[in-house]
Amino acid sequence: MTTDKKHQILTAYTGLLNQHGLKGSSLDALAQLVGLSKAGLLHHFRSRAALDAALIQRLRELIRQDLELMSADLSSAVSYYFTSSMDYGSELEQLVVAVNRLGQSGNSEATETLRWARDSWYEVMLEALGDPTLAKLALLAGDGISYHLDITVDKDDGFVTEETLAAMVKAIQQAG
Amino acid sequence: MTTDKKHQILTAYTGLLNQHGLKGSSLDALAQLVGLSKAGLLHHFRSRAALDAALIQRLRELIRQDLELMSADLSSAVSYYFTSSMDYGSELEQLVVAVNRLGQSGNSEATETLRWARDSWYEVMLEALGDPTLAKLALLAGDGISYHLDITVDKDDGFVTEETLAAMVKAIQQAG
DNA sequence: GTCTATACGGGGATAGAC
DNA sequence: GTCTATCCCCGTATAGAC
Repeated sequence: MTTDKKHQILTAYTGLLNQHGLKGSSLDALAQLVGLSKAGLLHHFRSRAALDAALIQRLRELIRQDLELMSADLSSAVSYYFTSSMDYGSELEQLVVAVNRLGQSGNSEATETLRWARDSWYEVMLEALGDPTLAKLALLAGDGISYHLDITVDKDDGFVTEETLAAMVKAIQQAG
Repeated sequence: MTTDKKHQILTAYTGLLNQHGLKGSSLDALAQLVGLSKAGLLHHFRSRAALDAALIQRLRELIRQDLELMSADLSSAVSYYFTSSMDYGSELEQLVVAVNRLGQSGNSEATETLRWARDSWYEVMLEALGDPTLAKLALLAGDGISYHLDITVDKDDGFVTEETLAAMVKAIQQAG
């Protein structure tokens, strides 16, 4: 039990938002998930707003790390971005979805963070591909993959496989 | 005032879901938007579940129409799909987003409908492009455009312009 | 068809004991 | 740090008058 309690709560909250959306992510439900009462939970985060803010900050951290990784090897940047987008179980991908849910319900800090993320990823894509059209195409396709996770029950209905992914990367790189 | 009241309510509900998500789309808010009391609203739709079901049915209708249009001219199918995805003001695009919100909160009929839509659009894409990889790339990029509407405040922050769109269509068609 | 009034449960948050 | 108890608001739905 070396895990910090706050981190544990944020992880559980992320999972709730992914599976049930904002409406299904009540403090009651979250408290139960981490084995606390509602008041016990609110001891760690003063309010729901504080919880949301912390989640968004956590996402910003992970994105900064991700940008470094992606920039480190530009030749595999596209492949990396696609693969990451499909890695729905990763903390980063789950956080993106979770924060997206907050944005959809009117949290402007959430939408601003996601816009910043998009612009940052695009910069790397542009460096990697050298062409704005292809860079945007790659970015949008990756985001389309994330979007598709919304509509599949078991998160893997075979529409996009790893082979599909590899073939798409090849198609984009050859178009350059 | 030839517009049917039920249709008017569904349109307003769609707008609410787009702008404020499910949590912000209460019956109170909807009733106020269409100039009714809550009870008056519930006279037209027995419950929230009935409202959701009607919304999903409306989407299915519009998708069927859209598939016919798209299939009618395969040479412009990709361009048509991209342009439609960016036409955030259209009833179809708004409904897709609205029903997506329902799916995110656990409505399985919503996710099933969206999956059916994806598969149907993919069929046409495949016919139009003749290659599974390019067809999926095109479909995902179009969906990425929809996804991006989530994170832009004024729905048009210049990341994807009509010129970008046209250039992407060209890139995909040349790759074939 | 539309209203007011009301019942009922759930969600966020605080007080105070342990 | 965590609990129980409580408060108040909001959301869904129904009853019954007009």
